[in-house]
Amino acid sequence: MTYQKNNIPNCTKCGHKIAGESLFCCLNLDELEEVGGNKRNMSFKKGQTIFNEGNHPHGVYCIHKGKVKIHKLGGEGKEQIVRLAGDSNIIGYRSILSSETYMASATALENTDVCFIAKETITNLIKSNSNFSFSLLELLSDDLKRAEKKITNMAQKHVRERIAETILLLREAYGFKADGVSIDSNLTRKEIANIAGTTTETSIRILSEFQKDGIIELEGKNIRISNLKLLLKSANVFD
Amino acid sequence: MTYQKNNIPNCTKCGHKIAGESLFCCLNLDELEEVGGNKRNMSFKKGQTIFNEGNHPHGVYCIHKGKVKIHKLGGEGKEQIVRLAGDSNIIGYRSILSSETYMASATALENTDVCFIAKETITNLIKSNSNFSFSLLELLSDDLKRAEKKITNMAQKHVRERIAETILLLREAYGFKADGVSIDSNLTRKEIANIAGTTTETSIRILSEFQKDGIIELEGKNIRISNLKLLLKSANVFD
DNA sequence: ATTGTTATATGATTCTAATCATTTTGTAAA
DNA sequence: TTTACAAAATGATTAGAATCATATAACAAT
Repeated sequence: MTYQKNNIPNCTKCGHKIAGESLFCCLNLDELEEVGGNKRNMSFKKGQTIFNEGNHPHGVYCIHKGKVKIHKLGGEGKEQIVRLAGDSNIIGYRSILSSETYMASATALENTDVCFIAKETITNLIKSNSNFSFSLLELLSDDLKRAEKKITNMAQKHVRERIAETILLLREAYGFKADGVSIDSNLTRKEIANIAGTTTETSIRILSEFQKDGIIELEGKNIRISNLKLLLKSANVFD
Repeated sequence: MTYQKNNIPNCTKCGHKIAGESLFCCLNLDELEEVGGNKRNMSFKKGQTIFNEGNHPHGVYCIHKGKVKIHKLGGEGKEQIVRLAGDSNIIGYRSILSSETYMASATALENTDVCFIAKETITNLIKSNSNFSFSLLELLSDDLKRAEKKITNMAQKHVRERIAETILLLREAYGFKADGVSIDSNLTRKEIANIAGTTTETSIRILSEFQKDGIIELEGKNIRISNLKLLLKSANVFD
């Protein structure tokens, strides 16, 4: 049994349309009821930790509204941001699939509302609904593809190219603000560096360079793309 | 229904004990029969391509005996090795789960025997056996964990540490030869560089350094670990 | 408003690793 | 065995980015 696009059932507890989110789009009404009845609403203020590297996972988090960074600690205690998540993304699923502690932390980049869905609910869905399994497999597959692409970039590209790619990643993950050109994120230069794999100073310098070159415009944490073609060229991406 | 450890059924077509391989360990006899009946044996000589980045996938490959590198092309045409696979590993599953072309190529590092299992067989198993889905999810999850760890290392570690890590990776992936200290792989210095994300010259130099420092012994492509403790220290790994 | 703290900016210097150049060794083919 | 080609080794030079050092701006807390 399925549902009409214009009649997506609301979650019984909070009213968020979880069915609209990619991972849950294949559930039938009973299953939606089950998920909806068991989820828990949570809110995190900017800077708060949603889950922590090394801790034991008890479920997944669906981001209803907000922005989250997934980050790991490197050898010298330096942060590496490995993924960015936003509205309707699901985080924390990797760790519940292998029976391990979180391999990364999740921190809210702005005030963020999430729904917590217990591990058992997810494993029950995998057992009962193979379409759900397919969705999860696709999600992981896509993450892995991106990760292996990033490994290649980290290994072969210069910092300038990686910073350009980071701007493109931000655009892809969070899109634009109302003006249609400002990227809808407010990361610090340090966080941009921690995505691109460089130092804060270098990220500051290269962002200024991009501004001088007419590629972007900076205003505090706001980044406007003024010449996408040049930005793509700077990132050295063709695909 | 399950089977006894000492009575793993052989594949009907080739006699390889596919049931002994992690991914297929949860299948019942009927399913094993189904998989066994539909798989195809293939052999690849050293240097031959098993599948190619950009091509359409039609199934997965189980490595019965041999060694395979999974590699991507970077911007300037430079190879980046993203994974290593050996006996009883399965390759090519990522691309059939998202409906995409291969994002990497697979090349035999030595003469390699594989079983090809068609996409339909895999998707049928996902549909019918949730334990199989769990196995696949675990596999992907583990790959993703490693990939994100590698991103962090590429971003934060020096080449010397990355080369040390590469030696440890080879040990993990392929183990030791009969002598118990020589790593059972015969990668070129260039391939080692393409795993570690550096140039051939640098990988040569650093391997020599390690030898001078009494960490490893080199003899052609053979690498013996003479001081594991120092090697671990050079890699700067604690976990 | 004042203070403390974090983020941004920029210059100077150092260092790691890439690049370039050449030689030697090893290996496969004729 | 000779020839050819790829792999390994090593030195010299350059370039990219990290590190170190301050200065200023933005922001939060009291």
